Amino acid sequence: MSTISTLGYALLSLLARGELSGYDIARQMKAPIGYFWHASHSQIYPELARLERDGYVGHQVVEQHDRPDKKVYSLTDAGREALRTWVTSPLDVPSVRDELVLRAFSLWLGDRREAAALFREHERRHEAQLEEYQAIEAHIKGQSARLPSIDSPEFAAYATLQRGMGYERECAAWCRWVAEQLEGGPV
Amino acid sequence: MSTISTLGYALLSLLARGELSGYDIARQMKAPIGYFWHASHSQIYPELARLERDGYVGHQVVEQHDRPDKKVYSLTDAGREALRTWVTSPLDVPSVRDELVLRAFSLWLGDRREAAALFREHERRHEAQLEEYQAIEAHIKGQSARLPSIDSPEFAAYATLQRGMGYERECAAWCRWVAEQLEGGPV
DNA sequence: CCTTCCTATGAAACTATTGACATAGCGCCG
DNA sequence: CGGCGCTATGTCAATAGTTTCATAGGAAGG
Repeated sequence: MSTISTLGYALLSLLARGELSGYDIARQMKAPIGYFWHASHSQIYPELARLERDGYVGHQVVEQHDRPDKKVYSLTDAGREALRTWVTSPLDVPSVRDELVLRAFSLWLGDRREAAALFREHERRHEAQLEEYQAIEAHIKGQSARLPSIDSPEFAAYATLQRGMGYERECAAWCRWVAEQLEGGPV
Repeated sequence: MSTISTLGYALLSLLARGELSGYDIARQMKAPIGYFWHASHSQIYPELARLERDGYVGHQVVEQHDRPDKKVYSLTDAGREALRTWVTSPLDVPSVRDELVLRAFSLWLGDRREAAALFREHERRHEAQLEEYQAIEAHIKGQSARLPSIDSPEFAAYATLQRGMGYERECAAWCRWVAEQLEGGPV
């Protein structure tokens, strides 16, 4: 069986938690997994077809009356095994791409007020995202006092959530710092 | 003049600080700017040609004796102006792609010890990167007690460095937290 | 009735990125 | 002298990802 792309593993990760249609997966790509690996339906449908061709997933057509029929995909044993192996296989530290940081590198060229406004705007957006994550965390903690078991999908989702919160907090703090420098500096 | 890709702006950002050959740019793509926007020479050479075709950069051939001749590129007025405008233009918050977080989402499937080892390894790498950044920061602070002026390229580079440190610190902390959960949990 | 939105799947064109291939002269080490 | 690595510039194929187009039926609202 041929190699699976990272996107492929992202799809398997979702299917490991239950059957989903391509459309469902596209929606799940908004939260929480989509915050760290986004894909649109035009990428998802062909990828599902490839995974099926290679034996990692199967599907059955579910007829619906008030809406179009759908194909519901589920993991095969091979798919689950491939996913399990992938989780702990060696991985290079990824190279990051962040256009805002790239812009900061040319900060000395632009208008200072406009730059400050841009960074304040991004600070605001990262804080809004952080608050969204915190609401999810509050919801999880409201259900049980302790963390979910390490072997559970719930813990795994909680771990990604923690990363999301740390990431947004860091982004917001940096944006704030840059904006303060731009606003408070000498004229 | 046609639109410039983000990579194009990355090249302009470097050329705004001084003339460079394509080969020089490829080397600069290792640090510090490359930590937030990497590109290899196979992408850089065609992009430089496109920027020149569109009038944002120009080049002159510099003959060398003990090594191959090179093309040294520099910004045109149009290039500098395009870069200046770009810095403060509206920007969407980028969608993040991080395979390690994606793997965390399927953590419950894999072997716990192997997973812990993977996260400890990444913790180590992020801390090593952090130390590298801190060494650069120490070097900057050693040159002068105060921060460089906000209008200087040095401050801009320092701002990206700050982001780099925050990013690595956050990654390392999260990896450590995940590893601790995996190591300390019930058998 | 008309428009808009949602569900649902897919193809096609375009852009971005990576990795391998290609060339070529110089210096260094064994 | 032979191979390796560095400087230096490029092309090409493959993969990955985004955007747009296409289709189609039901629901909801004006």
